[in-house]
Amino acid sequence: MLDPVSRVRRFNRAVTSAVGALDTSFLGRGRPLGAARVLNAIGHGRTDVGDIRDYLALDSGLMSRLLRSLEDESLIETTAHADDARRRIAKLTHAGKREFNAYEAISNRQAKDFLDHHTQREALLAAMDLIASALGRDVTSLDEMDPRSDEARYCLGEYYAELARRFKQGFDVKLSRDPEAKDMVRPRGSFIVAMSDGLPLGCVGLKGSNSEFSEIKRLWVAPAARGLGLGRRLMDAAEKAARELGIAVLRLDTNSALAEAGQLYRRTGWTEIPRFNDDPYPDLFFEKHL
Amino acid sequence: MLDPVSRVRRFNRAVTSAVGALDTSFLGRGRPLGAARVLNAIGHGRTDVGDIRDYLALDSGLMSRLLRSLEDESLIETTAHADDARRRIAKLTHAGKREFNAYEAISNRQAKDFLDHHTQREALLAAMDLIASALGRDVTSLDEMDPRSDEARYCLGEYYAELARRFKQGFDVKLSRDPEAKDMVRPRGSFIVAMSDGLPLGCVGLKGSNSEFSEIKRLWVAPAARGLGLGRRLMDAAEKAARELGIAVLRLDTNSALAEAGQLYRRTGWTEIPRFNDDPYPDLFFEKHL
DNA sequence: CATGATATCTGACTAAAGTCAGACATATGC
DNA sequence: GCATATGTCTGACTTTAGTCAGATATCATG
Repeated sequence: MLDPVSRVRRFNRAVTSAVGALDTSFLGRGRPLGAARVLNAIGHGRTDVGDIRDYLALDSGLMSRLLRSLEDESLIETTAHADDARRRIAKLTHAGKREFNAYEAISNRQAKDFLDHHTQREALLAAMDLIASALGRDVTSLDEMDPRSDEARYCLGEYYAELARRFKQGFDVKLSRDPEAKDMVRPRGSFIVAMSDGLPLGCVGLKGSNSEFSEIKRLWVAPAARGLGLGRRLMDAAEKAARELGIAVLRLDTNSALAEAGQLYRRTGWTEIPRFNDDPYPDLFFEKHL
Repeated sequence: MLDPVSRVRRFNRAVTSAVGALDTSFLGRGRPLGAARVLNAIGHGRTDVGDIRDYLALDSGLMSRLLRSLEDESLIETTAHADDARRRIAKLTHAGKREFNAYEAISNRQAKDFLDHHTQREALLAAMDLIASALGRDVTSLDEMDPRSDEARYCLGEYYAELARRFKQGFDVKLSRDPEAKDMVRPRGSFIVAMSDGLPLGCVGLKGSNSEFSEIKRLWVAPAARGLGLGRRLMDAAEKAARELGIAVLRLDTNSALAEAGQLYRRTGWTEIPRFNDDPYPDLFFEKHL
């Protein structure tokens, strides 16, 4: 009935009116939308005035006036940046935090209402994650993080859960050669998490060693972000980190049940090699010279 | 990592910026957004000025001025409504159609770019359909249509395809007791299609007869709209139509492979009865007195 | 055909958003 | 240290959006 382009456009119309409804309810707090948006950007942790201006695509004159109006309401305070006195840093005051929380409550309420009015919660959330990841692909950043950070542990938990689902014999981390965290922290190695607007979408570990090769471990991409080339980006980032650390040979192990992973490795210059460890789970082994 | 409300809000942020980008590219045609929106509403077939005003939630004064500005550009012409000279009808001129097409091209291009940049087209489209249907639930209208209309035939095609997928023995319309179209048109019966912003999301047929009962046939809800209560709304509309036509007893047949349907019938006052026809596909039979 | 309801339009506003040139202070590179 | 670049701010605008109180024409009803 509808061609793909029409379906995308139908989606656009539906969300446009939903977005408009949220804007309207923001107006209920008696402040123009522009000022409300700046206040919310600051509340969400954007303190650098230039950063906010870019994010909201505001003219510098307009931005300045919006800051002034928020200051007049005693909702924010601005100070000079410690390293560069030209730049200004904006922070919420107590009253500002209260007001920000009120906006948050409106947004949360709207989101909760949406979920409460639908029975297919999980399907809707999965669809929303997928679309948000697709729309935000170019803003997905790859950040080096400690493998013991919340974000990294979230990714690893999801990774293990997925292996348990996909391996016929299940998966128990303890039976696998679990790399120690310190081997995946500079200067020995690295751990990279793909973050999209606060949601971890994938990870990869580079495990340094004293042997003649280092290893890629724990490559995982969230279901909501598959098909967007994120696995490739993570691998590229891991290889880049390896080069920076002076690593010349990389190896990895995987299981033939993870077909996408095997395909990715073959397509990106990895060659299959014989088993090089006695981990019970993998049955496929690859190597790449940098 | 993220609770459901945060996931909805992440989605909101992602689509807000996407919607903003489209608005910005609309501005590229040198016309304020308000005027562009009115022009597009007319182009999409909304000719009644009051209807457009409601749709875009515009003040009547503002609306009037926007119409005037489009007339000054020779993009539209307005005439009085044939039956009610108070109401005005707006139509695109030649130049207006050209301009409308230019906006369409922008929207289509944006949608196409989005699809072209992602490999998971089908998954994305399915997610978009689901969300658009969920967001637009309250604007899904149930329209009585001829079962031979494009919309009805689309629904029936999808319905048969789904039966073929879900029945172990497949499904062949010719073997089933295909109700004749004229039995599902007033005054004998009715055929109702659920339309959401141009996309048919479901259907149901009320098949009149000369026997002591009439039948409900062809209840179908698009996968993108399941869990939104549409099946129930369709059934309610069919029963309402039956009452209007003076029908006292309704029957229907279904198959136990269609579990959702059976549940719906039981929950809405239908009682199971013995087989009342020799159609090879159904194995469950229901009746309801109105 | 008088009365009240309805649809649109006009005039007279206000508020919000956006633009642009220049001022000013501070940083960076030679 | 000087020229140049950068980040923010101010003043002086224009445009767009939105509001509200009538005016006007038409329709529906008894």
